[in-house]
Amino acid sequence: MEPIADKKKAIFISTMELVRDKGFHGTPMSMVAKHAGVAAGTIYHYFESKEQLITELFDYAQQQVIAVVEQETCAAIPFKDCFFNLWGGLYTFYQNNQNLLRFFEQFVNSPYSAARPPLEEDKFYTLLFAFFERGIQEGLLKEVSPKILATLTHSSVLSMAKLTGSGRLHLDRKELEQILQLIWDGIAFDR
Amino acid sequence: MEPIADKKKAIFISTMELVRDKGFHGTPMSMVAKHAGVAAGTIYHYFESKEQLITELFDYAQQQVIAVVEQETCAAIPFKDCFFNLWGGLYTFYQNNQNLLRFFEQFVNSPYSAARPPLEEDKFYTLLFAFFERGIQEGLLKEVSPKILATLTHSSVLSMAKLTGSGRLHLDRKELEQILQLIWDGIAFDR
DNA sequence: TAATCCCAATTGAATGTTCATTCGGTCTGC
DNA sequence: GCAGACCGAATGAACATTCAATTGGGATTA
Repeated sequence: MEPIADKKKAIFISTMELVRDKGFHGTPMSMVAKHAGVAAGTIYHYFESKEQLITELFDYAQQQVIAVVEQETCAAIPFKDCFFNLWGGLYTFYQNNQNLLRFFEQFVNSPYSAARPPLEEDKFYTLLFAFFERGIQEGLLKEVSPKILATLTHSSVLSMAKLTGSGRLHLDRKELEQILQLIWDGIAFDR
Repeated sequence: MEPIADKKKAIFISTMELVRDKGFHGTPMSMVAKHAGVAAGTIYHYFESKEQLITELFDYAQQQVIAVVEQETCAAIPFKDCFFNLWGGLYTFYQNNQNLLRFFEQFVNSPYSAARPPLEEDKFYTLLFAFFERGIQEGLLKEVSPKILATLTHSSVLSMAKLTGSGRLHLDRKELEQILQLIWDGIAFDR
C-alpha cells in the first residue's frame, strides 16, 4: 500500500469532513478545494470526477475498517474472546472516527453505492462471513446464515457508535461489554 | 388527519421514488414535477422549497411507521407476544415499503435530519421507549436503557429489511421468526 | 558547477450546464 | 367574474469541469 501523496490525503480528509456536515449535495468541489488548501484544478489532477473522488474515498475509508477487522480476528484465540475483541474494536474505531462513520452511512445509502460490487465480493463482508462461519463450525453459534449474523451484529454496533458519537448517550467500558454480551446472547447456541 | 390533496400526495410519492433511485442530489424539482405529472410551479404552491418538501415528506412517511407501531403495541396482550407482533409488523412494513425505507435511510443520515428535533421529542422513539420500558417493568427484559434496546432492535430489523428488500436474501416466515427470536434471546432476562 | 531542459504538480479564471425558484398568465368550479 | 389551483417559460445563481499558464525540482549536458 504505497503512501498516498499529501495533497491527495488532504482532499480525502476534507471531503470526508465536509460530507459529514453538509452531505454530498452541499459539498461543492470548490469547497473541498478551499478546505484542503489546494486549487480546484488540483483535485482533477488526482480524480477524474466528483463521483470518482467519492468512490475512491469510500475504498480508502473501507481499507481502514478492514485493517481493524484483520487485526482483531485471530484464529489462535478462542472464538468468544475473538468476538468481543472484534466487535469491541470495531465499535471503538467507529466511535473514534465519526467522520468516517458518517461518511460511510451516507455513502452506503446513496445511489453511489448501488453501482458497486455486490456484498459477496466485498472484502469486508467476506472477512465477516468467514468469522461467523468459524463460530458456527465450532458449534458456538446458532445455525443461522453468516450473512444474517454479520448484518445483525454489524448494524447493532454501527447504531450504537452512531448514538454515542452524536452525544445523545454515553457508554463506559462496562456498559459496552454488557451490550456486546447481549448481542452474543442472541446469536450464541444453547443458552 | 385530513386527507392530503391528490397532487400533494403524487408529489410525495414521486419524490420518494426518485430519491430512492437517485438520491437527494440527482433529484431535481423539474424531475419530481414531470414524474408526478404536475408543473414545476405547482410544487411551490404546496411547498416553500425543496428542503421543506423533503422534510414534510419525512414526517408524512414517519406517520405511516408510527401507525404500525400504534397498531401493534397493545398493553392487553403478553409482552413477549407483543414483541413479536411489533417487530414482525415493522419488518413486514419496511419490507413492503422499500421506497419509504430507502428514503428514510438517506434522510436520517443526511444533514436534513440534523436540523430536526432530538430523539427524545420524536414520537416514534417515545413509543418505542415506552414499549421497552414495559418489558423491563415486567421483569422480562435485561435492565438496559430503553434507548439502547430500541436502537439495537430497530437497527436489526431495519438492516434485515434492507437486506431482503435489495434482493440479496430471501426470508420466509419461519426464518423471520427465528431472527426475531434471536433478538429476543439477546435482550430477554434470565435465559 | 552552472546552465538548460523536462515534465509532473499546481493554479484559478473561464465555460457551459443544471437547477431551484419566480411570476405573469390561464383555467375551473362556484 | 372571483379565487384558488395550476401552468411552464424565464431568471439568475451555483456548480462541475476545463485549460492555458506557471512553478519547481530533478535529470542531463557543457
